[in-house]
This record gives sequence, C-alpha cells and structure tokens, in this order.
Amino acid sequence: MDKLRYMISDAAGLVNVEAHVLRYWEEELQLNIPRNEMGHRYYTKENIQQFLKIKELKEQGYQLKAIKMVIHNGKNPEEAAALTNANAALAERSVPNQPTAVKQTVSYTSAEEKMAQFRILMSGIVKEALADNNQDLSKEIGENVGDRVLKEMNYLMREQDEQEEERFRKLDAAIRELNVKKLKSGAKKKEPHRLFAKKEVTT
DNA sequence: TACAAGGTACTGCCCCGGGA
DNA sequence: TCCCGGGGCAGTACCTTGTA
Repeated sequence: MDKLRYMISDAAGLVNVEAHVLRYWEEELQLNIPRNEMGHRYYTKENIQQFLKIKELKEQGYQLKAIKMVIHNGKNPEEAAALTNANAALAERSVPNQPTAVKQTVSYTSAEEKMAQFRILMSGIVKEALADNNQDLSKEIGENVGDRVLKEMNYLMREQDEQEEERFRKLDAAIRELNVKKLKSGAKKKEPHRLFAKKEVTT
C-alpha cells in the first residue's frame, strides 16, 4: 500500500490548525509521531485522520485529557469525559468521607510529631476513602454511563465513521488534485524544496 | 459580589540547524 | 540567504473555583 508522508506544515494545512498546535497536541496527547532521518516529524494519512478526529472531538467540547483517554484506552468520549470529571470529583469527595479511624485519640508531644501523626493518619484515611470511592464511582459511572451511552455511542460512532469516510474521500480527491497540479507545474519549472518533503513510499 | 488564583489551550517569539 | 522545521519558554484569553 502506498503511504504519503506529510511535513508538519502540510499536515497543519490539511487539519486546518497551526503547526504548533499539532506539536502541542502531540505533546499533550502523547502521540507517537514518527520522525524522518533529519528528526523532522512526518505524518501519514492515518495521523491526519487521527488529528481530524481530535479536532472534531475538541469542537464537540471535549478536553484534551478526555481525548487522550479515547486515543490511548479506546474509551468513548463521553465515558472518558465522565472518568476525567470523576477523578476530579474524587479528590473533593474523599476527604469529607472520613472513616471511623479518624476518631481515635492520640497523645502528642510536639507540633512536629502531631503533624507527622496527622500525615500518617490522613494517608491511611485517604487510601481507604479512595478505595471506597473508586468502587462507588466505578459502579455509579457504569450505571449512569453504561446502557444509554453505549447505545448513543454505537449510533454516533457509526455516523462518525461515515462522516470520516466521506471527509477522507474529499481529502483524497484534494490531495490527488494537488499532486496533479504539482506535476503540471513541475513540468514547467524545477520543483520547489517543500515538495520533496512529501515522499511517496511503498510499504 | 468582586477579586485573586489556578487550570486549560493555545500563541508568539526566540534561537538553532539543515537544505537548496 | 531564505525557507522550513526543531525545541523551549513566557504570555494571553477564557473559564472555574475559592475567599473576603
């Protein structure tokens, strides 16, 4: 199968964002973008597709954290967003939910010792609370997000796949058109430097 | 209610290196 | 010399949250 390689500026043009946004997304989403022998990033059609998907999710209002989970864990966006929110909520919920252990009385001799004891105590409490909350939240998220979201997601994913396919048909046509133009202009004058960056390799 | 602080998602700028 | 790409860091805009 033929694989086109795009430089960052080309990829940015196709995704319709600035080059540094692609670099920013790569860093924030921990994407594995391959480098050429010069250390320059090159993007394949799959990478472009991935970035278009990221852009679409961003336009739908998802945070990069949620998108990252979608990419790396294969979670659907709603579930990822729910988990992201749940993790934030966890920090708030775990402290007031103090177990009985906090009620025990301890005698202290100094402020430092008090603080040390308090840290140890709190560490245990937080661990316990986190474990409880993780169970509760998993159950809660599972119940709330589960059925309805799965059905909606199945539908949305199908719709999204169709949209993506359509978009890539258009993208492909645009790329072909661009290549034809370049070939035509290349026949008249020497091809500019940038076009050499787009290597066509066979895999 | 106003203000400060913090987080998120870019954005701008700088400087360096490679290729034509 | 110019263009393009690299990394890094500070700045910005907007939003949310906390506090007096």
